[in-house]
Amino acid sequence: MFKNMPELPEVETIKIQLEKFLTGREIIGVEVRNRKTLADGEENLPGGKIIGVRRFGKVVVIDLDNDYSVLIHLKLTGQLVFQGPNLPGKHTHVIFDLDGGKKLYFNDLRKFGWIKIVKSGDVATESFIAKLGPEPFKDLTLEKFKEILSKTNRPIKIVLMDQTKISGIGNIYANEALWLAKINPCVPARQLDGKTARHLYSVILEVLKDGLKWGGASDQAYIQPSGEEGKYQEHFLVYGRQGQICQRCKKAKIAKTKLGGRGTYFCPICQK
DNA sequence: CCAGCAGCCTGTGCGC
DNA sequence: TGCGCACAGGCTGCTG
Repeated sequence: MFKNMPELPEVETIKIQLEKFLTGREIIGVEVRNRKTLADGEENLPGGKIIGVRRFGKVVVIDLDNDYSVLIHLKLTGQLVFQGPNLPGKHTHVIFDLDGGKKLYFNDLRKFGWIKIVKSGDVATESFIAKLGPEPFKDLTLEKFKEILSKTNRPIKIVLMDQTKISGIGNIYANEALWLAKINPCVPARQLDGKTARHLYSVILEVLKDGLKWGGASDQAYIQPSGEEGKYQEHFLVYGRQGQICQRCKKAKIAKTKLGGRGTYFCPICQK
């Protein structure tokens, strides 16, 4: 199953590695094999020297010295691989040719991911990035978090995954955080009391940090630019564990339901 | 304002 | 063994 998608820890891992591999390198040329990958259908990508890599939520930004930046969203199955073996492959849609014969491959089985070129000065106001909510570890303070929850009656899990409310959390980490905090995914956000919200806040930072520590979660879709797999999937406590006994109460079986169209896993006893 | 859902896409895993 | 089909899911855009 290709069920995992790059979320904050995965994209941060990608960002850190790309920074190391790409900074200072020249983009000699770009081969576009699937034009639909380019969000605006740009034909000529603007070469230049790579001066840095940034991350906004789940978006990777590669900054060039010619005042252009390359925005990349991997969505569900996108990969950025530096110098991989057996590449390009069937799912390689864009190839960045770098100096020294090096290459950066953009692969995406489901073709949901996109690449967009904008002026570096316009990155912050680009439509997707401008709408992103506060970033965990940066501007998402506990106060801000409580304020976000207090303003809506939508299920807490939907709110956590809403990129305009908080950026970077996807289905895996939302499920894991709610299990750790013993909160039912369907509870309206506004109903969480101060203590519970505070607990959830610290648990969110904890799971994201943990994901990053293990280099992200790999199923088959996600791999790091180095070609390595993440290891976080070996540490899932609730995600994908439907039918298995809850690790905490040792009584209930993990249930699976759908919330906002997404697979939702929880312990019916622990998460009231 | 919000909720719900189709659409995008393709490998997987089920039923028959 | 193989065919057909439902399913997964981040995000957009449409409708109610």
